[in-house]
Amino acid sequence: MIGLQDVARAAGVSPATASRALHRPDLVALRTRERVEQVALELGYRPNVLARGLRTRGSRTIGLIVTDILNPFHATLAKGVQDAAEAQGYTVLMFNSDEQPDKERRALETLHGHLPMGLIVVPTARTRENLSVVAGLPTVELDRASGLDGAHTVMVDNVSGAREAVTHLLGLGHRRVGMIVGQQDISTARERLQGYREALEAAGLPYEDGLVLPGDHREQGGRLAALRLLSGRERPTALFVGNNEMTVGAVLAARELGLEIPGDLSLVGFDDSRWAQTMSPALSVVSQPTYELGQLACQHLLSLIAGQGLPGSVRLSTHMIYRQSTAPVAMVRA
Amino acid sequence: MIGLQDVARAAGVSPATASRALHRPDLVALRTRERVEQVALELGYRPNVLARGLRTRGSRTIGLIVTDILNPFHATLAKGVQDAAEAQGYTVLMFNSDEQPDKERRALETLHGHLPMGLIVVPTARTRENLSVVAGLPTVELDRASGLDGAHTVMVDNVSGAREAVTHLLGLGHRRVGMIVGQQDISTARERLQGYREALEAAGLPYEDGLVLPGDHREQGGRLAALRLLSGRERPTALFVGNNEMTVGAVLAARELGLEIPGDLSLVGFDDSRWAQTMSPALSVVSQPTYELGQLACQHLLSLIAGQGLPGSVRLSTHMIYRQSTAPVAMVRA
DNA sequence: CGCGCTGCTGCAATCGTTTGCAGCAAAGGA
DNA sequence: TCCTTTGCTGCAAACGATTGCAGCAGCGCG
Repeated sequence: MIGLQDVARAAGVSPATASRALHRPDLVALRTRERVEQVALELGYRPNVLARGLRTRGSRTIGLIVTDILNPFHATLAKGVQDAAEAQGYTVLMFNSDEQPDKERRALETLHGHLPMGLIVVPTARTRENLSVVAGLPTVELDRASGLDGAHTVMVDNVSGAREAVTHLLGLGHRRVGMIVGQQDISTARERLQGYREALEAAGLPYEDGLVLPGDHREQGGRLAALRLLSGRERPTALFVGNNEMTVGAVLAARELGLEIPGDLSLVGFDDSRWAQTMSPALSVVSQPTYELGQLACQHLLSLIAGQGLPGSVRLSTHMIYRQSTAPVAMVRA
Repeated sequence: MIGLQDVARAAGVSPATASRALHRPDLVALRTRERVEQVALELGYRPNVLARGLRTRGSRTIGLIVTDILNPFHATLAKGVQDAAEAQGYTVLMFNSDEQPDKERRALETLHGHLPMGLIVVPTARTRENLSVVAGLPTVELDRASGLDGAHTVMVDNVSGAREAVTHLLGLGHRRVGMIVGQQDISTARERLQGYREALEAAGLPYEDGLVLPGDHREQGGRLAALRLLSGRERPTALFVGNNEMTVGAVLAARELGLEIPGDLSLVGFDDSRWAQTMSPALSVVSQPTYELGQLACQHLLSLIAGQGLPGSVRLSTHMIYRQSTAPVAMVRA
């Protein structure tokens, strides 16, 4: 490892001057500075982030905790965050909570030891408590809100996204519209349910408990919920599913039951994806500006770190993509 | 931040003893050790990784560079690596090269400053040169080989995987079997092409240049190559595609040209995925033990770090999954 | 010529841990 | 009783960078 010492010696200056030459250019004579820069380049000097971080208590590192990197939605968030961070010379330490609060806590503890300058987290059900591990650290919550007040959040307008999807289904004449909803301790799940209710209400339809079944955010949960919902006596003619993984499960369930989409069942999912586009019929979805969400969260965090007061929360809007998985209800019974 | 100093003071010992109490238990009296541990727990002491890393030149951190985190294959590799690393108390610093050699180089430079103890890399075309940035660092190459000799690699048996796929197509009576192949400066692409040739040869068929078109590993490249290949006068009746993203492109191209799968065209892809399962007809693929690949690479690296000499390279085998995208050739012209 | 100022540089302390070395007390052996 | 060994602990020096402070030229001005 070639250190600042070596550069200094080779340039015939003290380490102090070498250090200043490299990142406080105004404090050092032009000639000296050029010599140091030259030597540093030749020797391939790379500052030791550990030493620097130790001294300055700032490592140009930020933490990122997502709940499931295997979910393309989260992978895309992560890419957005990483690209934005790299553009500003920050390194990101990424962790997976797998939706488990204690994995999240362990990640926070590990992260804490790395003295990061900030944190971006997709909250789990216990994030509010867990965040005490890194108390005082600039933090941005991504995609969901932990409920901590004063928190900075970057999210999507889930209520109106869901409302739009359900309104679309109602507009096609469907009267029995089911929903598979995520766990209610997650803010997105609550908000999407809220959008569902608002759409019903606007159409003057009553909210029926039996039409709304909870899933666990994963494929299996979606499949089981859909099986139950669709094999009842009076099954819904349309279904709105509250997240991407559960939507896969719902599609699988429909196939198992021999239901044609959209002939026997209209389906809308939340969040677009590769498979939603390639399956047939292609799936209508509420799509999210996922990559931008990640980017924005990172930019938000970085300006927070820089000490600039920013608005506490950002909402991006979704937009419906109409494909072939929905059809007028009239055709169903025909 | 609560440091070792604080723990030491609260326990009435020197920092030196506190340090030893926590991770060299044999060197300190039982009573002292218990007291220190107790206090450390109460105060919520977390060692400062930066300081420790600085002192010991070992940060319990490893680097991971994948070429595209948005590709579920790589996301799965990453998860495998992370889980294995976490199980042994290591933190992983992840980077994206986006298949670009200079992004890879920058990642390596950044990584180098963090004094990692090892590196897992999915090589690009220039990895052999780039690795000089971290010369001397224990390194495992994942999924592909950079060509560096003496390198440790964890890969899949691409040749036999491809051979099996093509043999399957030939067994269905296809005589004009096309292939969309990756860039030849990537080892997996070369090996899969090799498997294709071996299968043809075993069947006594000649290798035709015109049936093999290169793609760029991404959806667009696959689509363009497939369009060209499938709109020729004597189009192939079966197609083997050398990676997952390009396979999406091939499916899209077939749809654009109005070709039915498997009626007009039999299709086999390399690497399984969510959309391959849900599209219809479901896609036959050569599937890889992706997660295990990542895990293994990490375990391999960790034992390398621990100084245990291990065999230089590991090959896991693939297996074919037969779904509905292939059919006997007889039916095509019928 | 002397004084103060400006512009540049170096000294040395510091960040939080780890670790070689030495000190010291208790225990054991002669 | 005295010496050696053993077992535990603390002192202080690292690791590599940053930075407050002070020193030292050279310059302009009176």
